[in-house]
Amino acid sequence: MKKEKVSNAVIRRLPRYYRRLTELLNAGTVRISSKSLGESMNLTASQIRQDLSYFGEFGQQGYGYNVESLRNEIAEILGMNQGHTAALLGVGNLGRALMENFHFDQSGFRLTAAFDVDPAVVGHEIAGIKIRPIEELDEYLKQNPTSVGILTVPRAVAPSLSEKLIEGGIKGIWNFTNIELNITTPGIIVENVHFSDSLLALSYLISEAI
Amino acid sequence: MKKEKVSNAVIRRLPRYYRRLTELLNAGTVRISSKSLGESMNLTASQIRQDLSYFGEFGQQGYGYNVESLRNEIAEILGMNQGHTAALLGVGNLGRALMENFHFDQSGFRLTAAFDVDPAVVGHEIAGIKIRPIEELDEYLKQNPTSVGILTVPRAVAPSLSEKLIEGGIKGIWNFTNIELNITTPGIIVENVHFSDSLLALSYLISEAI
DNA sequence: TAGATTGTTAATCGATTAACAATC
DNA sequence: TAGATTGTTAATCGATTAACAATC
Repeated sequence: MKKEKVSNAVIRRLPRYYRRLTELLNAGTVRISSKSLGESMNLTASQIRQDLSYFGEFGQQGYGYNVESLRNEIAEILGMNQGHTAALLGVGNLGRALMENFHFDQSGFRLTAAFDVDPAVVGHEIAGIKIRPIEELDEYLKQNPTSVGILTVPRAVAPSLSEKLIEGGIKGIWNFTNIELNITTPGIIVENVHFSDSLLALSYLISEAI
Repeated sequence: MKKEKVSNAVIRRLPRYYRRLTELLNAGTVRISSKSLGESMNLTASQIRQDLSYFGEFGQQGYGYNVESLRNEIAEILGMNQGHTAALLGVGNLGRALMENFHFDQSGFRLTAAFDVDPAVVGHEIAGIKIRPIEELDEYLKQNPTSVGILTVPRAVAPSLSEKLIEGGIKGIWNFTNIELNITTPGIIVENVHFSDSLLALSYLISEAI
């Protein structure tokens, strides 16, 4: 097992491996070679073996990989067994969509709290989570150490809320607002889900693919 | 102007350029050099000039770039002026969130139709769009050529609906379901928004950043 | 055993960065 | 004019692919 810095390209493939292995497991597949895993994911066998080699030796010569155990290894690598928690800020349409439809547990997370400013939603319960007033955020984080803050708020309040989250000791921000959060605190990870960037990339690709 | 294949890395930066230039324009900035644009986006000046050189010569020696005109050039490159249209399939929480909160026009798109199976929502109007029964999809696409289909449906129906979209002549699929659509039709672009991949990458990064 | 397939090292390919002549 | 900054070519860096000895 090497102990090098893992490149972003590799990190972005890990969830895809996990997802594919889950499908294979559900389909009852017991073993798989890097060759056939690669074919099903549009990757080369070399790349898969190279990627996995950053983290350990999970295969067996002449056999390949056991689907279930490789999936478990990748879950461990991804930190899915660390009991991460998440607090959601902004129970608008998107926030509600995540609360009701997104399976946090399938990514190893537990959604533990939700906050909003609107008195009309505060106090209500969605997906078993009571919506708290945003004023309680600081106190909540102090009492309940939380791994990730989810920003599904209007962009105008995103910077100030991300400050509060960081002061409250979160480790990462899952940012759904359409701005670049300029976080300077070292060690804080920001993961952006920029819908418009995604749609614009699609726009480019369909426009040139003529 | 070169006429090479534009790499994916470059394509993914174009929307970020556009977004940053919009911010600069709104802030009243008239001109910017590759150096200062790079500093504000965490890129090197070289990279920015290299990226832009794939598409043309937009700057002026000794001056830099005019913010407004560079933004317009990038909009053009991204296909934002092509009158692209989108039809949304699946008016659940996420679909509704997109319909009500996402500004399609700011990405050069017009949301022209929405479909669902649920009789409880069919016929209702959201964000000025009447929800149609999914049975009308084929006929609608035949009558109204559409650039992009948006999949905000349960994963089980995603493959069959993507087939229908392709038969209906769409050019791209904006896929919010948590599966890899295995599209074989050449020329069809699939752009995935995989929430769980994104959260798992964040999970990895906060887990190792200790 | 023979065939299959791993993990790793070396070779190649592609993307980023540096350098610089051109020129506004 | 002198200084600033471009677009592009060359150099470097990093990621992907190929090759292969090891071995199940």
